Amino acid sequence: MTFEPISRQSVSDQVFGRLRDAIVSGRYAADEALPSERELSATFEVNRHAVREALRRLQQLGLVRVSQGGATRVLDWRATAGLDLAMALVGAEDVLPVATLGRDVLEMRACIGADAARLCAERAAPGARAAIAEAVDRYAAVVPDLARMAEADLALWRRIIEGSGNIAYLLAFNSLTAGAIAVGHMPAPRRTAELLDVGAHRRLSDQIAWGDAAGAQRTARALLALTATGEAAAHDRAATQGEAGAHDESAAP
Amino acid sequence: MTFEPISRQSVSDQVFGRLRDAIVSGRYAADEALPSERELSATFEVNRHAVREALRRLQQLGLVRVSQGGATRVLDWRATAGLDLAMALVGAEDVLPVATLGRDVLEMRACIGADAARLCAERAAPGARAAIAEAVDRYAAVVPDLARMAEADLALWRRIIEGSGNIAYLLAFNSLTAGAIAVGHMPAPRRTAELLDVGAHRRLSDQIAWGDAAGAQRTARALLALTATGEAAAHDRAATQGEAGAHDESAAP
DNA sequence: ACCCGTCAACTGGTTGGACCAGTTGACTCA
DNA sequence: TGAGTCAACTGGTCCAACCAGTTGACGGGT
Repeated sequence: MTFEPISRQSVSDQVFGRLRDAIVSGRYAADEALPSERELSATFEVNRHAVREALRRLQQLGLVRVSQGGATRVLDWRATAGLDLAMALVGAEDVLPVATLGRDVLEMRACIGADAARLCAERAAPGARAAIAEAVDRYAAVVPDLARMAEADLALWRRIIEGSGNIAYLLAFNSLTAGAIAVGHMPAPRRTAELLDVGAHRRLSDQIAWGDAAGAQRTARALLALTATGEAAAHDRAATQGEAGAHDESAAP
Repeated sequence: MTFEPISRQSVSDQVFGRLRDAIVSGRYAADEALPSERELSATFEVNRHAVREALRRLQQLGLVRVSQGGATRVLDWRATAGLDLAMALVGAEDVLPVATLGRDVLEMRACIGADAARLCAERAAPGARAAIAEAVDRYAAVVPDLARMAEADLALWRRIIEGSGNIAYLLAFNSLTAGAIAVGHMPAPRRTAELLDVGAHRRLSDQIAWGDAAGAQRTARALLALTATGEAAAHDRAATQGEAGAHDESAAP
């Protein structure tokens, strides 16, 4: 049992969190006006500057639209927010209106991972291919320890995506892993099937080294589908249960 | 010729932009300390609060790490920034250290679009399928006007991604389109091949309506590859020319 | 000579208040 | 009835002060 560092949230962090949750959970309709900064600062009993800093962050996330003179209005986050919102949703404690977020993240990981493997086999620099082989070795070296394997696996995939030379994939990967939803920090037992398949990992690395784009894509797809489709199936099983959000997948046997 | 609205940048917006560009362009090494808030406010000749608001946005983007008492340090954005950074890079005027961003965005669009089409055919609600058919009709109705076709095409893909039910795809799509790099606002002539293929669009819609997941994926992949691989080829042709950034692709014949 | 506690000089965090600059809508006058 | 006006909002900016952590140099102890 390890202790996690105590998070010291500043005032504006807390205001940010509350407003974010309120918006994402749908408490404000799209295009509805948020209370004025002065009003919010009175409500939260903080200074107006703290509120303003929080609003800036919400603006950066694509959740609100501010205009001098006019009111600050809530945006439809499904239409305007970027992938970083997934990163921010980690801290959201109340039930999200999106029960499928865990599945969705895994699907995206599978999709991007497979294409990155393809591109990597196709055009990665020799150094990048060597780095991938090394990463596989490090992964295989910790083989009994699931937690460390998960960590090494993540590092390996980062190498592969870096090798693909696609910045967009890399940034998306950051978004998905920083919001450690389901992929990293919360490894459902289902993920062990993928994690334990050392042979497939090694094959993938070899195919990339060899330049076999189609093979690497196929291997990566099969490997990632182990977790992604499992999650999708689990979601189908628990479909339309309302409370079964993306957060309590760990209860599975 | 239409006039675009004049952007009224606030002071903190400008500070944000400058710091963002400075960081992304590599003027600060990773883990290097940014000047203190007081110093920055003196340099830019603005109030410290304006600097703070800008720093908050940088923090939200994953570009800096702030800690009370300690200095604000620059992060390695390739390791910590999310996909929203692509959105923010639109405003960056100086040459980016990433010459392939346009190609990368198109590759990601192709990858996600194809998978979304698959999922959409597999599990979209009847209403969503109907909405896609309608979107194709609207697209086909403006067929000679390339600008309006591009707009309708974007709306169609949004419908498809919404139909896939994958929130992560939807958010990523927002990130990619909001940063209108190459995909939307700046349609390279190469894109016309994809845009003009009305038949493929219609076929895609039909396959989704019919529930033909594999077919929809194949059609979408082929359609999106028209632009994506063209861009990749163009990048290969202009490889290692330094100045040939993602911004001036429109000069191609 | 070396180690370690102390403390001043940083850093960011927070507050209050004042004023500027746009937007909005009600209200007035032609 | 219509257009213009203006007061009452909204967010944007600034100043000044103080609180709360971090850092590193300095000096006294061993």
